[in-house]
Amino acid sequence: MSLEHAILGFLNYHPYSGYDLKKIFDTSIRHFWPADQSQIYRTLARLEENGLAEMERIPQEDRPDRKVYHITETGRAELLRWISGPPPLGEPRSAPLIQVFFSGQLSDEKILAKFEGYAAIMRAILSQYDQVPAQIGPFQQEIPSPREHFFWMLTLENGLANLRANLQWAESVIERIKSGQVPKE
Amino acid sequence: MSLEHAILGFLNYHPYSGYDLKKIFDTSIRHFWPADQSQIYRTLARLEENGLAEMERIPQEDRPDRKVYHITETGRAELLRWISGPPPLGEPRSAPLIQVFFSGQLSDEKILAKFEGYAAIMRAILSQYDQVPAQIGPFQQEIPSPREHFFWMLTLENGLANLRANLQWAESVIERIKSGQVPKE
DNA sequence: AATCGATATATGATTAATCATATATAAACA
DNA sequence: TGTTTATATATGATTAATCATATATCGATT
Repeated sequence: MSLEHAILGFLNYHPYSGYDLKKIFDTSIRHFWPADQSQIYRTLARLEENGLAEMERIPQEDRPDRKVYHITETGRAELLRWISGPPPLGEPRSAPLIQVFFSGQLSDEKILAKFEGYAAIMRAILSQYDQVPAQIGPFQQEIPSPREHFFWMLTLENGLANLRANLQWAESVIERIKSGQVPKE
Repeated sequence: MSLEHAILGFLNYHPYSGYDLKKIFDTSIRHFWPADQSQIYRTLARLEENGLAEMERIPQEDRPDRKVYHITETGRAELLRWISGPPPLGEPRSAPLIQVFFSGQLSDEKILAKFEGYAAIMRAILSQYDQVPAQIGPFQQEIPSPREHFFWMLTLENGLANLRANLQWAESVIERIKSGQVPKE
């Protein structure tokens, strides 16, 4: 359901094709909701079936017609209903924490390497975040009013806050490993 | 794949039935990897098919036989291989952030209510975390050696760190809304 | 000359996870 | 007396998401 509403959110700004939407996703909300190309197309078809969007076929020569989707009044109402509603919390899932849970099986050196690798990944992702705002460029005219831009930045802030929390956690674990605070048995 | 390895991790401590494992999941790693009962049973069957676990049928009267699963040498090797390997990072997914991204559509009052609701949920979950260590009771003899307990606590710490980061983020947004820092258009 | 990337949509196959429901009995509880 | 809880496993149906692949053409690069 989340992808449906994310697409409705963008169609509420402007009519787009599936191809457009894939690029928009990759340059805006990818950091908290990546979307597969095939899933976008299928979801657009479902939105049309359910009367939340309408398709306009734009003929082209030498390549497939563009199918541009417009949000309907029903779609706009559904979008607002959903945004106003309670936060759609999903179950938390972190496969790396499964590794951590069972890491007692490993030697202290391997555990240290594991957490240093984890910290390195967090730092690498953190450094990518700096570049994200620059990527919005291509869509600057269509999407972000100052108000919209504010909320977009809040999602980046949230991602950064979580990354920093994870990095600090990993660093504190590294310190404890180095100072011999991991029980031997 | 993650569930397979989590189950292998527990079977490596001790042989268990699917019924046992469901209770163990719910009192230990539920906060970062919840598992459905039916999925546990199907995954156990697959572990056996693949030679990573062996099933021992324990007859009972008046109720279904227990099917207790023992990890095999292959299973133990696979578990160690996986734990030693790179962190299995998944794509981040946060449906609440989709709401945030499109919240510019709402009035400032509704936005304030939304973030206050979000902060309230974070606080409620935080208070639940205090009780988690008490729930391990029933399995104290079988699972946690001091070393294992240390890593189990690390997963709790990580969950807490992320919750606090999210709560602080929500609180900082609330302050900005109250002090009129949200652009009007 | 051949490959690659951009434009554009589409479908088949598979996986992981969820939800609902089924069977069967005993003990405890209201 | 009837309901719930605990014990124990199992399957069918569905959803969301991923992966692979197909079609078709142009322009740019190697």
